[in-house]
Formats: sequence, structure tokens, C-alpha cells
Amino acid sequence: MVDREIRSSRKIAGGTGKGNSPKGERARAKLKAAALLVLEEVGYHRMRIADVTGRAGVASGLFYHYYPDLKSLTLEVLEDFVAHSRRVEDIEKDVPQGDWYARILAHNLLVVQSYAQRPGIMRCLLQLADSDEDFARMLRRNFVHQLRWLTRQMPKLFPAAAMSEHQAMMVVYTLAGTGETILRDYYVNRDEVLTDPGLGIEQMAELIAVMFYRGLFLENPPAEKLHYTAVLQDMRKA
Amino acid sequence: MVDREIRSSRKIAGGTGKGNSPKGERARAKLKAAALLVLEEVGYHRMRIADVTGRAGVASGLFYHYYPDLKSLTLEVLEDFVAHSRRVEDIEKDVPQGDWYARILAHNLLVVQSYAQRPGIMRCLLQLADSDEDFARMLRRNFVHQLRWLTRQMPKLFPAAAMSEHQAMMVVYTLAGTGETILRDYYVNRDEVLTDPGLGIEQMAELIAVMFYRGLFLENPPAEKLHYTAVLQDMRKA
DNA sequence: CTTGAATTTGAATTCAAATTCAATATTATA
DNA sequence: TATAATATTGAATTTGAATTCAAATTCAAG
Repeated sequence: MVDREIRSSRKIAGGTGKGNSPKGERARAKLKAAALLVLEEVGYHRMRIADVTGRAGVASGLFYHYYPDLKSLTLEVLEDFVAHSRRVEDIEKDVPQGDWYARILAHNLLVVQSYAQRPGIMRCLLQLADSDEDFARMLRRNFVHQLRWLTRQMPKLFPAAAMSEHQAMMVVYTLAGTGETILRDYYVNRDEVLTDPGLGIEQMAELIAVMFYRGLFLENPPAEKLHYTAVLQDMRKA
Repeated sequence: MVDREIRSSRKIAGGTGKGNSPKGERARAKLKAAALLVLEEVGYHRMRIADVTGRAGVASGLFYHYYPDLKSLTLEVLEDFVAHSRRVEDIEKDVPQGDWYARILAHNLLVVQSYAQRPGIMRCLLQLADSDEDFARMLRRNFVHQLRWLTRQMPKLFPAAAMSEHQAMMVVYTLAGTGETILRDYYVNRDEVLTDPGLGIEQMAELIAVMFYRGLFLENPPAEKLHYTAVLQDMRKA
């Protein structure tokens, strides 16, 4: 059924209905693995129950033994994906304290990797956010959470600016959106205008990180750290 | 029918099938007006033929006299909307030659207005781009086209940087994406975190324009032009 | 081994919309 | 005004999946 309801039809968190036996767990896992493939290939809107059960090699009716509907399964799969790909803490450990550029770059590298490796799934994130209010909120909370470190630092970082907490968040939010558009059009939509001379993952992450850094600090990151964007050193008003 | 095909099922450009009589024109207009309302309210995926004909006050069968399917009608409505809202030329006339900030601000004001006035339709733009390859390409071409003026200026603007044409485009594309995310989350998804102390249209446009300008020129726009973002004058590395 | 509960199957059913089309109304043209 | 063409109606049909469920299978416990 094409979902017309606004709210999610998800049950308890974890989506687990019946079948907690080892066999059940295996079946559930098979369905989720199949769903991930289908989502990557055809996207959420064109995914059918038969696609998933077919891929999983089980009968279509089995689907309902484990999930009430496609949205529920998709939600589980995507939540797993998000949880798996956005382990901010891990990344921040490697970054020298106070090295803002390294930190920004590390974050962006993570995001770019997700887009490069699973463009279809990244697309599904948007698709599902568009049809499930709760999931959308979760994603935004996640986004805001990753921004909190920076938002928190703003008063200390720019004491002279004395901006309100809300304004700091607006600024950071604006900056953080940088790159989302180009990532989508590059990796998901594969626009020829962008992809013709292709960029490596590091190059893309660097580009976005540098533009972010410039907007934030009104200066370029240290020259020795730049490669693809080295020429941007000279991109400033004459 | 939920569309499963990748390509658009659109006929000739303009989508005109039969009914070019004055009456036909009127009926077509009624359907388009109704579709605009439905799209704004429920979005593309949950729109039904009965919703449109119901709103238009005609029998459901009449729909097929003028359009082969919902996608075709939606495409027309959204193309009209895009053509109507993005008249770049008009805006640029008012802008003093060489006043980069004014130009950027004017562009952003246009975009912000679209989001503020028709958030549902802006959402549909994404929805349709996601399900129709051709429409997506059209939107991106449009986007790139609006960026051409700037991309073209890059070599003259920053001769020392001597960046390749493609790199200039990547930089501009990245910058131009700034704001899309916050606009969507503010106007379309109405995230409380963002909207709690609300911003006026001019304030939002100013915020995005200033961040864009900073990333581009590594400096702030002239202080006397800033209002909401006046404090950003002091947002730079100490 | 036996037994019963849980799992799995896939054909049959249901369902929400899309789509058709014969009948009717309206408009344009001679 | 008569006649043909076009527009409009909405009930009936078709469509494409979702959903159900009785029967078959597997598995774990006794």
C-alpha cells in the first residue's frame, strides 16, 4: 500500500515483532540485507515487498511475519546505516585538539565516504525523511548533534561577535549545509557537469572542508594542508 | 499507479494533448490550479487524481482528456512555477554593476521568498526531481545557469588563483549549495530548533548571502549593508 | 521419536487507485 | 436550427501490489 499517513507506523523501537529465535533472527537479517540492496538499487519509492522477499530468497508472505510494512523495515535498515556511518566520536579521537581544519576535514571525509560508497542509500535517507516525520526529525537531531561541538565553541571562538545562541546555530547550520547539494548532485545524481573530471574522495572532502573553513574563519586553512584546493589560497578579494 | 519507470512519460513539451479550444484551455487551467493546491498541501507522492479533479470540481474521467498521468500534470505545474519564480534577469537589472553583495543578496532573496511562500511546492521540486530524471536535470541546468555569471567571472575575479574552469564550477557549486539545507529545514520541515525565534525573509536571505560572500571573498560584505548579521563582522579568527 | 510451536510457503483475496467508456451535455459550424 | 465535434460525467472495470491464511515444513524439547 502506498503510504498516505503522515506519521510512522512503526511499533516499538527496534521494529521487532515475533521471531526472536535464532532462526527468526537469521530471517530478519536476510530481509534487512536484501532490503539494503534493493534500497541501494531502486530506492524507497519503487521498492516492493516482492523485491525484498525475492532478493532474500523467501516467500512473500514471510515478510509479514517479521515486519508490518516496508516502511518499518526500511526504517530499521536506514537507522542501522546511520548509526554505523556516523560514529563521530571515533573520528574526533584522531584529531589533534584545537586543529579546526583537521576536525572539519575529518567530518567531511566521513560524509563524503558515505555518499561515495552508498549513493543509493544516501538518496533513500532523503526519501524516507520526506515521508516519515519522525525519521526526518531523527536525522536533523543527529545533524544538530554533530554541530553542537562547534555551536558551543562559537562564543569562545568569536567573543567579540557576541552572537546569540540561536544565531550561532543558524550560522553553523548554514555552513554545515555547504556541500550537501554538491554531494547529492555529484554522487547520487551523477551530473555530468560535475563528474566529468572526477574528484577523489579526499579531494571532495577537502573542497567542502575548505569552503566551510573560509566561511567560518574568514581565512584559508594552513597552506601546507591543502592539495586539491591549494589554488584557493589566492582566492580572495584583490 | 505508483510510477515505477525511470524516465518521464511526458509527451510533447507543454504536455498539451487535446482540447485547445477556449473551453479546453479553461479546464486545463482549472486542473493546474487545483494541482498546485494539492501539491502544496499533500505533496507529490500522496497526490491522487481524485484529489485534483475534486479540487477542480470536475469528474475524475476528465483528467485523462487533458493529461496522461499525474506526473505529466505535475511537471507542467512545477515547470511553470520554476519559470515564474526564477526570473533572474529581472533581479539583476536592479543591481548596481560590480556590487557583488547586492547581487548575491538579490538572488538569495528570490530563493528565500519561494521557500517562504510555497514551502510545499519547494518540497515537491525535490520529490519530482527524485522521481524524474529529466526534471532533475532541468533543475540542475537551471541552477548551473544561474551560477554561470559567477563561474565566468572567477578567472577575472581571482586571476592569481588560476583555477581550472571545472574547479571554479565546483567551488561555486559548493558555495551555492549553502543555504539549501537550512532553507529546507526551516521552511519546509519547520524544525523547531531553527524556527523558534523566527527570522524574516530578509534576515534569512542576508544570513545566507553573507555566508556565501565570506566563503567567496574571504571577507565580510560592507558593514553598512548588514543588519541581522552585523555581529558577523567580528566573526574571524582572533 | 514424538509432538507441538514456530516458521515458511504461495495461491487466493482484498484493496485502493488508476483507467476506460458509453451516455449526456455543450459548443461550434453550416 | 440542425448537425457534428468536443467536452464532461461517473459508474464499471482493470490493475498492480499489499495482505491473508490454510497447509506444509522445520525445529526444539521431552
